[in-house]
Amino acid sequence: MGIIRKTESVEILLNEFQDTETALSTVELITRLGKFMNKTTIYRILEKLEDDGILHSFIGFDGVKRFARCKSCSKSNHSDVHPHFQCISCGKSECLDIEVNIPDMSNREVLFSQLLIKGKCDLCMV
Amino acid sequence: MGIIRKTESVEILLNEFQDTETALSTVELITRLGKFMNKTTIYRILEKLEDDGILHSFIGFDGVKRFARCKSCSKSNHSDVHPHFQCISCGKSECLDIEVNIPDMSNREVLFSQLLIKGKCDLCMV
DNA sequence: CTTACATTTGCAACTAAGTTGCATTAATAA
DNA sequence: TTATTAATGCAACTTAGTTGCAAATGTAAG
Ligand SMILES: [Zn+2]
Ligand SMILES: [Zn+2]
Ligand SMILES: [Zn+2]
Ligand SMILES: [Zn+2]
Repeated sequence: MGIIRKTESVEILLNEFQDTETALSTVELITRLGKFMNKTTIYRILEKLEDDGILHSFIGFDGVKRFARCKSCSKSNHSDVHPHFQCISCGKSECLDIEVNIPDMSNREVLFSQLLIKGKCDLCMV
Repeated sequence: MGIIRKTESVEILLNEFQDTETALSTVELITRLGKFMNKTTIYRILEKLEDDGILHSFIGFDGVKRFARCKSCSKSNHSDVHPHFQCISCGKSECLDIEVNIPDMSNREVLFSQLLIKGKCDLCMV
């Protein structure tokens, strides 16, 4: 079930996702927005925005869920599949606008895949 | 710091990893081996075996850590990089013996990457 | 503008994975 | 056999995420 009412909390949360390439963890969002809304509200809105195809999520190397803005998804069509990058220096994670081709899986049915890359981002590369 | 003494707990745990292709979650291992050893012991031994290059790990779609036997790693050289597959029907996860080529990252330094695939395994494909 | 009502929110309590400190047990080598 | 030190069990803790319910608020009809 997605978003039905445009509440203040929804607006505040969406504001954090202006940058299409940057992914934000639930922990980060709770720290940033904890004074404006309850953490339960944050979790619930994120879930709804994901249902609506406005955000997508992945689990980082630390096991914490991250969210980022979708580019071309809708409630019925979640087509936003791309790799994610996590910088070990600054901690930033981001969507990568590149194509990954999954090798052929002869005896398995592939429904979804995610590539997670760990390294140093452009700013931290020395 | 890896394994120093070959204790009974280490033996029992290693026995679970006979099958090179199958990955086991910490939760599964605690359920299976909880009567033989404490969960703290399980976590600690797994960590050490990973340090030693005997096991490797990844975080599943559910956020739970999974471990599997390495084929050709050592304490100093962790070369076992391959995709992992998680079956949505039977819940089994396994190592895939296939090569993935990460696209060139012009402005980023890639240190590690993991491809996680969700789908139906050979036995569950109908 | 007011009312009605369903959606959303806050709160507190809970679940579950994983960690830590410390006293006790046990593997190893002298 | 004993001394040493790693490994273990236990309980208490941390942290991410969830749930139930009462109170608050957005929305549309009247
Ligand atoms: Zn960085
Ligand atoms: Zn993304
Ligand atoms: Zn299966
Ligand atoms: Zn593997």
